[in-house]
Amino acid sequence: MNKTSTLSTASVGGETVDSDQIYNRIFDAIVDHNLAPGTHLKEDELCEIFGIGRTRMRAVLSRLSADHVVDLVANRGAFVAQPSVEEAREVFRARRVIECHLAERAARNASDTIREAMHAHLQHENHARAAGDVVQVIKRCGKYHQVLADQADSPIMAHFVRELIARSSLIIAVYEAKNPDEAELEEHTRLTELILEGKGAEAATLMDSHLRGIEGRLDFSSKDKGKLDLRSSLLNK
Amino acid sequence: MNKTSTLSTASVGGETVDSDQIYNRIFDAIVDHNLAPGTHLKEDELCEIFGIGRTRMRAVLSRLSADHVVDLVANRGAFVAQPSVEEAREVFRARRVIECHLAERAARNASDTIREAMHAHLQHENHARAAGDVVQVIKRCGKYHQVLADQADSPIMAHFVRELIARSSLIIAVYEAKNPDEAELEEHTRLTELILEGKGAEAATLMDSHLRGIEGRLDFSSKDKGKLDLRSSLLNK
DNA sequence: TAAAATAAAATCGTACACAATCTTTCAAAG
DNA sequence: CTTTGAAAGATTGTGTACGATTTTATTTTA
Repeated sequence: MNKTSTLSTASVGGETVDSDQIYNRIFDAIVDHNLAPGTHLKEDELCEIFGIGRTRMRAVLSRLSADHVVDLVANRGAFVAQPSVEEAREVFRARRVIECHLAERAARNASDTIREAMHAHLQHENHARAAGDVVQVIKRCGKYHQVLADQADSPIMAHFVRELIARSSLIIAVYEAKNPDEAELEEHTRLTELILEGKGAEAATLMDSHLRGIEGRLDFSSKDKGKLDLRSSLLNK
Repeated sequence: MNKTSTLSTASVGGETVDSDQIYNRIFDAIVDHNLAPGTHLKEDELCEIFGIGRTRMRAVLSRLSADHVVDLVANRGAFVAQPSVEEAREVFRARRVIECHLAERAARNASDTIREAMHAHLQHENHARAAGDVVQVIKRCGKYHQVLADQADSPIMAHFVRELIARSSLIIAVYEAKNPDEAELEEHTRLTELILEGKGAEAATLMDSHLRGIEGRLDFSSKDKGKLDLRSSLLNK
């Protein structure tokens, strides 16, 4: 009975490295804006950083590509995705459709489990806000939507939302919002209340305007950002 | 200027094989019920069939896994997915949310392009029905939903729908519908009319009941199906 | 000096070899 | 006859070598 027998665990010479961990590291680094859109993810460099062979790193990059957070270009390699304006609008359109539904659904199923999960998260959000940690606030705001989606008891749509949130994070990185998080926290708090009160229709409406607000604050003008060092972006636990 | 320079084209020894073609071949074989759920997709066997190395076949299987039509099991390999009952319900729930929205949206944007595409497809459907080709009818019915989704001008959601349709096909294979296509064609015709008349709300309602109908006709009792021969399932163009 | 051609370096694409793991077979014991 | 165990076979997991392609650097030429 070997419980460590996952698909992405390798044991070579006594040391074990989990591909899932590497995948999550890179995924999080992108979502958390530690890896700028357009950054060239060179295979050799990543292999050296994580201490694995190219075969496995390639599989990881392939997964990230399926998530649409990384672009694979023939004979040139992997790059952190740079969503176009049309893609940005599409992502938010899809989010409105799915997340409004999930908000309504969560409100219908409002249970103690949901109450706990969402209050716990809001505390984290407010804590980061109180500490003035802007970076942490941005991370938490993105995660709020994931927590909510996970509570709606619809794993497939929650999975879609996960991908859409990640792409949204890239969109925000490219078309930086003017005021990143002004009304954001307040709306999250209000939305949480509506859901816990079982007011599905109102929750859906607020989610819609909330998402439209985020999209509306985007600035669709060309900018370019300096790209960060791979090693320092990825290895700071 | 090499226009054939895609990510998945390899030229080895003069002959070129496209990974995308292989991916589509297997994907279609699964959706078209030429590859039964649970079938073990052995790497060596597939490599011999398509004449490529294991590295590339592995990448193809990885993509199919991301689409949820193939399950990758550690140290055991790839298998055609066998959706659980819960997964089946989830898939149809997600389809209702997304496809109802797309139907409504398509109705709002009803244009000549949509008219042509959908009429062309309905002709194919009816043609297959007239010819008594049951297999072809099933394929066309699945494709109707894809054509509709593609017309709604929402590529991301259309992509989600593509995956959900493929999974639905597997679900139908496992929990075989009692009367596979009785009312199906009629509803497609009626739905098309509503969309072309711009009646969005009614189109969404019909789509909802249509999908509930398909789900309702499923038979959730355990069955097992014999698995087909890989080579003959995949190589008949 | 600028443009074009060429050479060199970097990077990706693929196959393959060998290791790790799982499955099957078959014999021996209970 | 069933169960247990071990060995053989089959299959997947991973690193690495080599070829193909792209990019960068260098030289040549006008």
